[in-house]
Amino acid sequence: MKLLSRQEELVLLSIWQLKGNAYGVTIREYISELTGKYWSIGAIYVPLDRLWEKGLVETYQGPTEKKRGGRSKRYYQVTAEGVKLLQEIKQVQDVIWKDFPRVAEE
Amino acid sequence: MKLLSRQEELVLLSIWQLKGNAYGVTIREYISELTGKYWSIGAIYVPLDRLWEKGLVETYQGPTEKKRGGRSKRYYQVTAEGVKLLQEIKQVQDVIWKDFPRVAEE
DNA sequence: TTCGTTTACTTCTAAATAATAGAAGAATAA
DNA sequence: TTATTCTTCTATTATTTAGAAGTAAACGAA
Repeated sequence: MKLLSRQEELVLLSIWQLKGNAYGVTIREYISELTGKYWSIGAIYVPLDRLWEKGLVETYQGPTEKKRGGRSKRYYQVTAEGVKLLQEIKQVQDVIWKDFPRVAEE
Repeated sequence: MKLLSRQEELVLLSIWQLKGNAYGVTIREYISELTGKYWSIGAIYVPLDRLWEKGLVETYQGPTEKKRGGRSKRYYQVTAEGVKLLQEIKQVQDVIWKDFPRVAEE
């Protein structure tokens, strides 16, 4: 089995979670919010390219929008192969994290 | 928050799972079995060193054993700081993997 | 009883791969 | 022109990966 790198996994799952609204900026926002830390632009786009090269995501150019800065966006979605790999990874995650204690509630 | 790299996370969690029996060889075996793939020696020991440098694991030299190849082993265990970080990471994992579908049963 | 061999384990390091930062570029409207 | 939103590009640093070399024990043949 081929595992993904830390960033590839985070980006790929974010695309899945964002459904039809996954493009560079929203992916970056989503991951920032989730982790509460700063992520550079490159920290998103570089692994994104690699996911595409590996056939785990597909991409299409969105329409331009009639508003300021309304440049067309490059949307991403997870391919069937991507979903399959995520399922395999989830199985590993479930085992490795099994029994790990939750944070104590206040 | 500081996330761990892919290998650091896998090794740190393996040490936690192996309880008192975590040393280079058993960690490697555990991860191999879990993932079903080959891992080089360095793929374990290098991130292990880094976890120690970061204070996420502590280590002690085990006793020699009265059997062939019974050289003393370098055991590892997760520090309180390590457990705390894993708990934070688990919270991120729980959100990012939320709702992701299980593999269909045969 | 010693010395070469076997076994179990760790240390080290070079090369390949991935993460990170952010400047520059492109496409839109104001 | 300038402002806004978004992407492309690329250099630097960090991490992963492979496996040769090294260490420490017991075994076994002579």
